[in-house]
Amino acid sequence: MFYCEMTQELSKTYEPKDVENKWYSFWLEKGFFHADENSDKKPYTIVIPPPNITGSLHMGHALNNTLQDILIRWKRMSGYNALWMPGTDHAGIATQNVVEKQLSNEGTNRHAIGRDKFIERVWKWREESGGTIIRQLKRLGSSCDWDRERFTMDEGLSEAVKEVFVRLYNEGLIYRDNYIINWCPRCHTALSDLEVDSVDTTGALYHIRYPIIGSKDAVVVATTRPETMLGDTAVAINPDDKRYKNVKGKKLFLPIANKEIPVIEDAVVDMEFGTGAVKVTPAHDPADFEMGKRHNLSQIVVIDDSGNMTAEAGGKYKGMKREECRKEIVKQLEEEGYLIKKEAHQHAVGHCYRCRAIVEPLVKLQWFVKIKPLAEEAIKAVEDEKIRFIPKGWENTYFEWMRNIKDWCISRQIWWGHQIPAWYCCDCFGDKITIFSHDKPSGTSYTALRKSGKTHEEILGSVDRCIIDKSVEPIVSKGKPKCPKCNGSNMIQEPDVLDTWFSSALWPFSTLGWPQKTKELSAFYPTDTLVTGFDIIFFWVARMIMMGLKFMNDAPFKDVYIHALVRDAEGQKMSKSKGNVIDPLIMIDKYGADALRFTLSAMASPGRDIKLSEERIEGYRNFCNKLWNASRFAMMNIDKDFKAKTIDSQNLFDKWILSRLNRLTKDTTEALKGYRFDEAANGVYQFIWHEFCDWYLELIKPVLNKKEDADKVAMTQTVLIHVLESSLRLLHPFMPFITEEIWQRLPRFGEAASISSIMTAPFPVVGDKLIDNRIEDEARLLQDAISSVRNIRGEMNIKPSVEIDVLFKTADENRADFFKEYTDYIKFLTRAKGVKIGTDIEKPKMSATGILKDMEVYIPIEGLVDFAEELSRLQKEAEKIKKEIEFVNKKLGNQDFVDKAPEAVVIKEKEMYKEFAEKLSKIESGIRKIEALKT
RNA sequence: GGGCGAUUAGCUCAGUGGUAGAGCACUGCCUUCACACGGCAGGGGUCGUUGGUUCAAUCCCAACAUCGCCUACCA
Repeated sequence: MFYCEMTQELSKTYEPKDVENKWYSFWLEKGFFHADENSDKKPYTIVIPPPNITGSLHMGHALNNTLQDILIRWKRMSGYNALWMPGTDHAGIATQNVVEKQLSNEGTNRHAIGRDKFIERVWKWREESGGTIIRQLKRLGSSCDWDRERFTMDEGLSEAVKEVFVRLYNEGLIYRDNYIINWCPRCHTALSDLEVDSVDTTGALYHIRYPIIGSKDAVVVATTRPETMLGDTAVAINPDDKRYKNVKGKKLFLPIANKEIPVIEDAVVDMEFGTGAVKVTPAHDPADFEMGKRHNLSQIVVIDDSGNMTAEAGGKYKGMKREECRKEIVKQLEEEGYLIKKEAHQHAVGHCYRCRAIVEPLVKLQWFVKIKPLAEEAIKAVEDEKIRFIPKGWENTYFEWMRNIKDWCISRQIWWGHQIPAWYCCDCFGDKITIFSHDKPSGTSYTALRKSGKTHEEILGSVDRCIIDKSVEPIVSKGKPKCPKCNGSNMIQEPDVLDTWFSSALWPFSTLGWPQKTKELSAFYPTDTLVTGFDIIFFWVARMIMMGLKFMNDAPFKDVYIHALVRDAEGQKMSKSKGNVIDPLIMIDKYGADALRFTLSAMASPGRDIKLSEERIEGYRNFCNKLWNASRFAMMNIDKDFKAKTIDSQNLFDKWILSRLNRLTKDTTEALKGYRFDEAANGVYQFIWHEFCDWYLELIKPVLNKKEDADKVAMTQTVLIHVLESSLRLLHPFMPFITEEIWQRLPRFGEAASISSIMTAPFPVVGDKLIDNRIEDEARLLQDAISSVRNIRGEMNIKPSVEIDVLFKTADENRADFFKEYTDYIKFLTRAKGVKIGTDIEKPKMSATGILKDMEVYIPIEGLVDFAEELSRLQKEAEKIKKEIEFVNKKLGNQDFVDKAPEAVVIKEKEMYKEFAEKLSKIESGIRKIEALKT
């Protein structure tokens, strides 16, 4: 065999850089990531939360994808047909903004180049830059089925979008209406409620006098947005508000605008807030919009699409920015004596989640999904536990939102995205279709343009934006239809595109080929687990559930694992502007992907954010190195012609490590089943470092060095390799690279001989018979004895180079015989020159004493240390024991405890008392002996 | 305003109705033939505060405090 020669080449430290690319390419070449839709194996599917093509890998992605990869690799090794479906999201607004910025740098803009050219530019950008995050996911080791990679703007996925839109429309679940929506005056598009970030802001509450017509009195309204008063059409009071009893039915004078508005009564008005009187601006406030509808108020639009004041706002203010207008209005109110006061006021201000501009509520004709019927099913699916949230607490968040859900505004006034498959007949409704072209931004009706001699195609070619009146009937169809009225084909397609989340809502089935009836779909849908952050439960998870239930008649996944947010070491959200970002790619370069992955999984305890620090990653890099060196040791100690034996070792420590390994296998599997990535990772870490390395490797050194018993050596080597190899397989989902690197160098026997990669090797299965409590207890006795000797050495500063004698006095012969068997081990691990064991051991006059259960340890210290040191050590020990005795005594002295506590607990306490008491008396006798010697 | 979560060793976090655990950091000793990205040993906590339930509370309950997050038509 050749691996022993290779061993010589193993460097003393693990170098991830050399290893990671090599194995990732190997896995790809072998097609190990690919899931076969024709496989008979049980499927296990995860769809990736598609990252934005504009994005680059941050720690959140790193965590999210590490966890998915752990699940997928674990399931794949466990014999499942594991599919991890990857892809990216076209991120409408974000991507459009990126490309628009590019154009702006080139001194042009999308309106100048036109819609078609612009879309071409976006695709071009996508070809060049959209793959960044995918490459980065590969660096992390993600074992996605890249052959199946999808993009939300793919042809197939676009087909799914159209299909869904048409079907929802035909069922009346999509409609087009005028409604007050969130408008971003910078992106120039509508946003859904979710796409608005509320930011707590200290603003001002202005108290303004609105004089009562025919009276000297006035009603004082309180508002944070005085500039909207130009669009006021009423003042509302609560019908129960006694303060305003006398103004009911009166008219008020609206300052500046110089007109009369009515007082209306509406129960929604909060008497406690402000003055209890609210100015009502139906065109610019969601609450006022609703009120306006209830009271038949007109909508006066005073703010335009760019956030500037309109002509309706009045001559002086026309064209002014809304912020500037506010200042001017306040100034004028002050001058004219209408401003009563201005007070500081905390309130939430909506910002565009893509560009941070302050959102303006505007009334616009938009497309909506009637969401209640879909939400009801989605709520039921979680209530009926068809879908499980982990941790369970998130179900409440989900229910809360779903039960108060409002219709979803799905139309966006941008160009990059799925254009809504709705059409309008230009021949029937040409006069109600207003075309805005780049060179004629004021807008002309379609009919007028035709009359001016332009052809239909010429008009469509010049459209920059258009307004289609609400009265124009849309024809919703996947392809361009003919007009059912006039049979004409001069159609104009709805210019708006769909919310990006509309297409990502279909991701679990659209990526598998829906609406085609594909093999993939029947093989892999419904998927098993969705792994994501809580920040997109509403955006994405809830909507996937609704769409999955609606179109597949089945929930899109069974488990939703919600992981934490990754923050910096101070608990701050990582952001570029704060400069506290820990870049996962830099960490991978520095410490290796395995170290980063392991850090994230070990810290992924449920329900708590991860405060990441670089030291932590360094620590797990050290773990990689530890594993590396343990493996080097193993390989150095294997014969060139090593042949594995059948494992039936009679050696205590072999049996011990096998028992521990199997316990670990059981615990790790349980932890993974429960999505306890932290417990799984920590368990493997603990085992490899503190049991396998600290104890087992040390314990077998005396065996391996004693070459005479070849059978024994071969058995130990077999166990050694077996345990190492199994540990590697347990660890592989967490640390794919280093485990493969080591695994490939190990001699393989049995079934493993024919397997070409650890990632296709079976995940260890627990052998319950090998878990042996008695063996573990026996090993523990020896370990405790060895630790006790080492403790004395350490405490008394006996240097490792000084060889000592160790004496064990046991309570009975059995124990003595048992210990005698392991003299060599004890010698080696305590660096002793002689070990004596027996029931009749006399304590040497000048010796240090260690007290164990049913056993005492003596180390002659004559000439090594002075008595004072040993005396103070024993006294310290005695103090400790006394405290414990006091504690137990208090309990046992309590009659209620003895009467009411379970018997087993009482017995345990009594035994403890006995043990402590014995220990104390031994220590005290030791103290007396030393004191006697001193005098 | 409503909801949720957190508060445990210097730091970051596990955890359990029956005398508190890990990693890092810290202290001492050690260049012992896998590993100084290491070994051995050690120090360190009235488990946020106050009540209650219980034989027993860090854990269950209630209030409070501090911090964080989500959500909302307080204009």
